[in-house]
Amino acid sequence: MHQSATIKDVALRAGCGVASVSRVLNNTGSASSEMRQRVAAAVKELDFQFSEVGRSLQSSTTRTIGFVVPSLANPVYADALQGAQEILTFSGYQMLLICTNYNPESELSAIRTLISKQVAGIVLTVSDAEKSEGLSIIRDRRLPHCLLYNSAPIDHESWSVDDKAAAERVAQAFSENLHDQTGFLALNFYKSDRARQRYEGFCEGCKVRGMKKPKLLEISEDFEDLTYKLEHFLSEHPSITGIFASNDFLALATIRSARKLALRVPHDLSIIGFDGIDVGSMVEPSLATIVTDPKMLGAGAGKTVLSFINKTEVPKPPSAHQTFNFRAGGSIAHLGAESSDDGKVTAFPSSFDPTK
Amino acid sequence: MHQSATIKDVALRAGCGVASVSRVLNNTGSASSEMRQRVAAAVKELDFQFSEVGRSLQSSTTRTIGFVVPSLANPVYADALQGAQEILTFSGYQMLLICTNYNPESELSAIRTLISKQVAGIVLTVSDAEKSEGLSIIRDRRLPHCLLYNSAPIDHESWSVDDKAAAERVAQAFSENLHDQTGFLALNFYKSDRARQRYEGFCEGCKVRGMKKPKLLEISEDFEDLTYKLEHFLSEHPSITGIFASNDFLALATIRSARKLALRVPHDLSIIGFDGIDVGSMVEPSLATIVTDPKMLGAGAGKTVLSFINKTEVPKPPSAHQTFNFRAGGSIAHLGAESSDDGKVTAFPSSFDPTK
DNA sequence: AACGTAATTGGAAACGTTTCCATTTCTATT
DNA sequence: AATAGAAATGGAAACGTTTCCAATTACGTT
Repeated sequence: MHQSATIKDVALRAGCGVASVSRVLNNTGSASSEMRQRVAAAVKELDFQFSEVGRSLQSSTTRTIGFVVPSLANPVYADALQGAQEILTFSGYQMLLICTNYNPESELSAIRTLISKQVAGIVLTVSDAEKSEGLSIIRDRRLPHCLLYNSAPIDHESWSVDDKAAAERVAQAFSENLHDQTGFLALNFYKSDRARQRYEGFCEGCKVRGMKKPKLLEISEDFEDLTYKLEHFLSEHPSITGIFASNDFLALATIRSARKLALRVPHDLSIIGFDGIDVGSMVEPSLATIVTDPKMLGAGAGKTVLSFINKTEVPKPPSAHQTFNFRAGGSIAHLGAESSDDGKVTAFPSSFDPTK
Repeated sequence: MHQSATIKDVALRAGCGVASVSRVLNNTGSASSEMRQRVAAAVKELDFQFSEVGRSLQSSTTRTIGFVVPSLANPVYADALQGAQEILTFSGYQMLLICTNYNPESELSAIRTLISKQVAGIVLTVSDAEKSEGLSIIRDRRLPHCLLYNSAPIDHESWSVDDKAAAERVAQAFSENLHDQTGFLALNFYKSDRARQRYEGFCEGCKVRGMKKPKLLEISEDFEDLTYKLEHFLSEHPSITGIFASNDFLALATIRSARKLALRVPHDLSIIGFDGIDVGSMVEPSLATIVTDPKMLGAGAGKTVLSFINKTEVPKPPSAHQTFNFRAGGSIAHLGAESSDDGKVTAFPSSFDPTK
């Protein structure tokens, strides 16, 4: 076995025209049962399979959905893709995946590539949905598409966490535990409208509750310098009692850094994360965080694109407050009267797991 | 802007034949500078882009590499894909991704799909590389390919962790800490030759060192029943002092379950994981584990396929013992004379992080 | 000015499909 | 037995490219 047989080979073998082969194999048009048999036999003998390329050229569509996400190393996107993939597979579509590696400039070329490959639809996460040039191209071409983890500009569908609302919820949690001065920790703050939205929502939530404006701590690519930066940050703002990290990995890394600085979590410093990765509830103290459902979002975005393609009813994304949940955990302390004692009392016993 | 312009439209606009457009745009053959200008202008006006489908039909190849992996929810594969993706992007290739969701039956159809889409090469993880029908099809068609996380049958390239050697290293670690009776914990044991190889290597390593044969504890899909099963397992085999979990998530979940059963880790039960995910070194106690480098493996497999395609030198995969490292951690206890004291002494201080 | 050579150009075939349309072959009715 | 209508069939065009090849044009020599 070597080169692929084509429909011509099958026709030759079955002693008929290519049109008949096509009709038989696609079950379109009529064919005598004798013809069906001959074709089936030829297909089997030649191990024939249609070339999707030929089909695509003719039908000017592919059974492929393009995906543009920042990275696979971030489990949020990986999980979202997993959710989408399950939907696609079920509908007989494949996934053409391009990662931008958090480089906004490569978004446009990724989208152009997908278009030139004639994908049937696109699911994408961009760095700035309002200004994205790629997104306007998609819109102008009327390509079925859906945003993922971007709040939707007008005329676009999107499945996303409501970052602002979620961040406000974090502010509420800090407020309920009597924190006043907090910090916001982000990686690549300027590269992602998500981080900005979270900061915005957090600030607003703090303001509404009469807390001080959170201080911003931004770190670069690696976690390397976190301990160092955290130390400076805390000595510069000694009144900070809690930190909202823009994702759970950062939060866990912060806990580790705090430990290195001989700070007790949550007694000396409370931490709240974002995303709700599983390990957050396996560690000690368990991580207070915003729990999201990346798989659901990815699946939703996938379904949305498929429904555009099939012209079926477009699924409704969850409303803002259905996109996340606050999960309490041992990493946040209640700063009550007992805050001056030895730290034995925390708002949530460390074994408390509200998800069970 | 609506439908895509074709090369014919460009030719019309530039007042020349399609052949000239093709030549100019591909920089193949000759063309007057005046012609180049006209074509360039037409391309700009029409926002023309080649249809990769048309090109593929003509050239009978695509700039696409197919990937078949069990799941994106497992960060080992997600990270490997991330590594591969970086290589592909650099070489101007795209990634067509199919997940089997740990269902061996879907491997074959995934491979057939990729072939019918005319991918230029395939990177794949199968459930049983020796028996895989899909893999033989790929071989018979002489499709550039490389296995990932499978040990290579003859005639195949592969980038993989040496599971047996790594598992033996785990046995060594238990042995050095004077453990005698251990358990091996796996998820979906029967579905993956990787889990089986790890068990095999572990058993062998224990045998060589005069330890008892490890007891096998297999759990199903979810972690749900882990605590329950662990309790039964330990009461059935009360002499077990350590557990080798076949991945880090399982290991962390085991630590959590142990905690629920009021067992102290590592004092009452030592745990060693596999994979070396980052959070393992962020938690308390830090997780002793086999550290692997999924990104490197994915990148290697990607490079291998590309080198087959480009007929360049095929990169050498790392030798068995370069595919992993043992990382010490607080989750394993030394069962010396002091093992009967209050547990304050552990082999590795919990803040010890050998990777720094 | 005439010629030979090289550079430039466009027509057409080919890649593997689907589908329109015309032709041929049935089947049933008169 | 003739005929109408339905069913079955194959040829050919079209989808968007690349590339071979032949034809045209330009250029440098004599």
